[in-house]
Amino acid sequence: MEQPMSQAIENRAGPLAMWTSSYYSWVLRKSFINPHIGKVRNMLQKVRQQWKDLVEAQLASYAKEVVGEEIASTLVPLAVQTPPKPELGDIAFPLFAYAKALKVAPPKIAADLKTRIEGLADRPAGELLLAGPYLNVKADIAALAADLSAEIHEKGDAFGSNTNRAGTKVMIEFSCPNTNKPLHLGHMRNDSLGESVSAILKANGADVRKVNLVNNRGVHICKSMLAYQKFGNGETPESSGIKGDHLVGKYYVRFAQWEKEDPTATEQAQAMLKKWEEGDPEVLALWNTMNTWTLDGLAESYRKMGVSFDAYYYESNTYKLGKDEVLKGLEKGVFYREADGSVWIDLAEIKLDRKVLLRKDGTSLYMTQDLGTAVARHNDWPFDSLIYVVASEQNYHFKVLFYVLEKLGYSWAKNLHHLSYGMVNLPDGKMKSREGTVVDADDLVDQLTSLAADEIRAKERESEVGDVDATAHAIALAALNYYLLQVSPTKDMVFNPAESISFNGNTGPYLQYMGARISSMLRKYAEMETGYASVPFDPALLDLEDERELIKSLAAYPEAVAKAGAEYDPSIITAYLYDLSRLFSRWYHDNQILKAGTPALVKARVELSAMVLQVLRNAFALVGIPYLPTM
RNA sequence: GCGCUCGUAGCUCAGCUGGAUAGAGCGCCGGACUUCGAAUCCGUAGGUCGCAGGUUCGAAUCCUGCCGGGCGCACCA
Repeated sequence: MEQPMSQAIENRAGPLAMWTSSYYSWVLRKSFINPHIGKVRNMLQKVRQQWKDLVEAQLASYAKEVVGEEIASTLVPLAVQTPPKPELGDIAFPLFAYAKALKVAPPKIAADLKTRIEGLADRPAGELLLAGPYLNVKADIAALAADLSAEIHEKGDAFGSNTNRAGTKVMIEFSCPNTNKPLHLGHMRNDSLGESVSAILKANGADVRKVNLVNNRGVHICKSMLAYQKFGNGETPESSGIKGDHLVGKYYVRFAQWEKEDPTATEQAQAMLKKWEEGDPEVLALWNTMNTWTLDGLAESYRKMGVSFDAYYYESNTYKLGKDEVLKGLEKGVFYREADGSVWIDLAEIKLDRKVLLRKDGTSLYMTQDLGTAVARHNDWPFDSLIYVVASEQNYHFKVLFYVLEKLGYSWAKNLHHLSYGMVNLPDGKMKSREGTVVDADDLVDQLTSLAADEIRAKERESEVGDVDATAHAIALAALNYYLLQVSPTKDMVFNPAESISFNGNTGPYLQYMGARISSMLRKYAEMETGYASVPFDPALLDLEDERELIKSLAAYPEAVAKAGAEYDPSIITAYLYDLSRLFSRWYHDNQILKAGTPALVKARVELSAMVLQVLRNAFALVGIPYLPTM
């Protein structure tokens, strides 16, 4: 049966489109959350906790008074929430849940608690507000701002980082390209996720090792080799001026054409694979040459995309691995052998059928290789956990892989995680190589870079920006990474080319622009007459509603980092960034900073702006947005 | 068929360990640049949160069923 190119064997970035996560990965994700999370509290959480403890204690004694006996232990724990609108306060305690037990209407409970707490001599700074069935607290933001300022100055680039995963070694596998064609949009989501999650885990204290598993062998690789042999006429990247990966990709496509004319094409490719496995010098030489072309091309693409790895693994070295593991399992009795010699595992325990682990001729399969590769990697670098960034169509594969490793008795098997992500579709549907709708990674970056350069020229900012190309490239990366990371990983997403090239609205360049504006303003401040150095920072002056919101948002950044780390989800950071930027943008638009009324006010607002810039930069680093002082 | 997964405004997405009128961006319409960068800001219109039940004082959020989309169910990778 004819196999369309789009369904040909694909690498781990998935076919041209990729999919979505499963209950399984959810379970793993949950179980994988580091137990230390929760011990580290940021300032905002501290304030919330203080108030919660206080309100909870008062609620208990109030309940005792009303009911006439001790019932605190029967009450549901107090919920802490954030009011939907700033004017309602900063912390909210809904009291619905206590109406039944106390036989008192929630608004009255709220009012009574307010009176009690206000009667206390010793209570945290802040103001209590009544809002129907809610008891709300308007926190002491000035104190928060003072703490925040001190901490951001002290920690700088490290502000927001935590030690949740300190002392743990995390290996993360991503990208995993085939060496028969260039990178496309599907890889880009994979690469963005891999890079971002790596940065996020580092910010959570982990020792991270990024690895790439290059799929450089197999019948699909032989296809491009064969087509090149037949139609290549000795063409090289140098002679043709075509980037190596694109040149090899050209022959992969050429094979597909030829295959339609010559029904023996696939057979010939298989024969070539056999020769490769036998070590045929001529085949190996061609394989080496073409692989080098592709790998050189891919290296350039990675550089262009800001992607890098600490180690490369090649399937040509690993494809035979795993056989020993399967035989070990057979001895242990966790696997069984069929009459024909093939080895299987029974998956009834995880409510699946059964899976073959070794062919009847004793050779390895995809699963076998992955078993061996995991063990080999743990020997290379004894990780505490290993994350596979692989499209969700392989959910089943990883579910089985992790189960098998656990059955083999590896203690680290329970810390394997499949970071499963959904496919990237185009507005018209899936990308299909046959229909030429594949979005090429190099083209996309180049196109975005050139559009950004046009924009810089249109705004006549060339001289201020200096290196237009470098700046345009940084803008392109921001646009791409942000676009790809703002969607929750598990979901399929639509890549709209027209939208992706927009630099306005909820985009990476918008965020960069906020950074550039603050940076520009701070440069002006530095040039202003001296004298501000002696003006003390008075956080009490930051009492506008927008300022309170900004301060709370800044204080919430460490929480976002911890959550993104616990859930392997960069979209938490992108959402945070947009929220912070929008707050800043509005405040900046409505208020003067450098020309504020008094030196003390200038100082306070400059300080707030500087804090925003620092946090923006820290968050940028986690989601692949280059910081630009000017753009 | 079985399994997994997704279904929120015209489009792209947030919100989902249950809570106060469901939020953004794009697009539409209308405002704001002699003033710290307008790649900006503000406003109007636009929603039976796929449908139906259930649990609950309270459901976009949890449970069940159904409908619709995607993916997977190879001795391929």
